[in-house]
Amino acid sequence: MEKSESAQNRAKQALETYLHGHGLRCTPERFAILEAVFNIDGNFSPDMLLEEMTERQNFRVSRATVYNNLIIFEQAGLVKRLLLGGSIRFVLGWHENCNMSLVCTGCGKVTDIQDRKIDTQIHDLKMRRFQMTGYSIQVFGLCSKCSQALKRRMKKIENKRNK
Amino acid sequence: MEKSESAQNRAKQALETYLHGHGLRCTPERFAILEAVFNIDGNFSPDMLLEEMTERQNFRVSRATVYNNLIIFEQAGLVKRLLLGGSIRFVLGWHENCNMSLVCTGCGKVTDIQDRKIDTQIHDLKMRRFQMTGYSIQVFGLCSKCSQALKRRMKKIENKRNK
DNA sequence: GTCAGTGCAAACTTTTTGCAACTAC
DNA sequence: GTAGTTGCAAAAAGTTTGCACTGAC
Repeated sequence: MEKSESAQNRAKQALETYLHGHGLRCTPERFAILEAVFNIDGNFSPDMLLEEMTERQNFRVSRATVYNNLIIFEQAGLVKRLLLGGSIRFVLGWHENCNMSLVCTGCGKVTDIQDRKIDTQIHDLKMRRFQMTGYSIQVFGLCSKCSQALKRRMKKIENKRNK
Repeated sequence: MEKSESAQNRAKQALETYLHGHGLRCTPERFAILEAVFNIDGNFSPDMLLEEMTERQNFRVSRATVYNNLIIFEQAGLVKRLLLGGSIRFVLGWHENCNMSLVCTGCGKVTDIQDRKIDTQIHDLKMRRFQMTGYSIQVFGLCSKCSQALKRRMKKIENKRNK
């Protein structure tokens, strides 16, 4: 998903719609948290989100409010909860039609992509004794930045050895 | 994967091989923990594993040892760490060539399956700017037991209504 | 005005750490 | 004998809860 200004606006819209639709209130905290989610690059823990808000955005919220609203955002499909490197992380991701996440094991950045073929294939799986309701695919690897950084580091080591 | 006696023996073998190959020691605790993993049905938390051991198997281990060894088991590919219902759970699963897990959202049981087509498809993905190293697929749904239980429950409600 | 939402601090759960004692090799 | 391992208890990290107060509707 592109993380442009309009994507952020659309997310805001989506949140508003979700809140109204579920009898929940549009509080400034909720929109500030959403903004912080957009300002963080890659994945984050509730604590990191809190830090982003208080230190960089200068918006004070309580820890409990962050936790509460991450659950709401998750149910609204605005963020996803992932297991990354052994601990739970959240990532921005509110495209319902995205079925696959590319997870960079270097920097933790998560990009959602779509692949109709794989989606079809999974829906066509003939699973005896199992009634599917959904699925989630995570592809692990290195993004271009981290991949290049690794190459540079390797080259340096190589050069040192040859001296 | 079938959870027969022989599967357990093979897992034990695999653990032994892994430990030897990595300069780690074969302690009684390690094998007792592996046994407990087999005795638990479905997924478990470190705490549940500890309870299983101390209460049912009557084998005392420290919490720290359970945590340490779950990490080793994970690296050895004997167990998998999953995000289930918002919290981290482990499941037995040591088939390296299994690329997909069926996760029952009713009872938490996890079954690994293979699908060469999907595996090929993912490896063939043309991902610009991303160097894949691995992937993980989780298919959520209801196993036959839970599915039937749900049906029965629904029928009961239906019957009550019609009275 | 009402009640959902918030802040705060305390409680609780989960995981990690440091160190002495132990034991597999 | 020598490390790798364990148990234990304390600390740290992560999450939930209860309650009084606030503010969105």
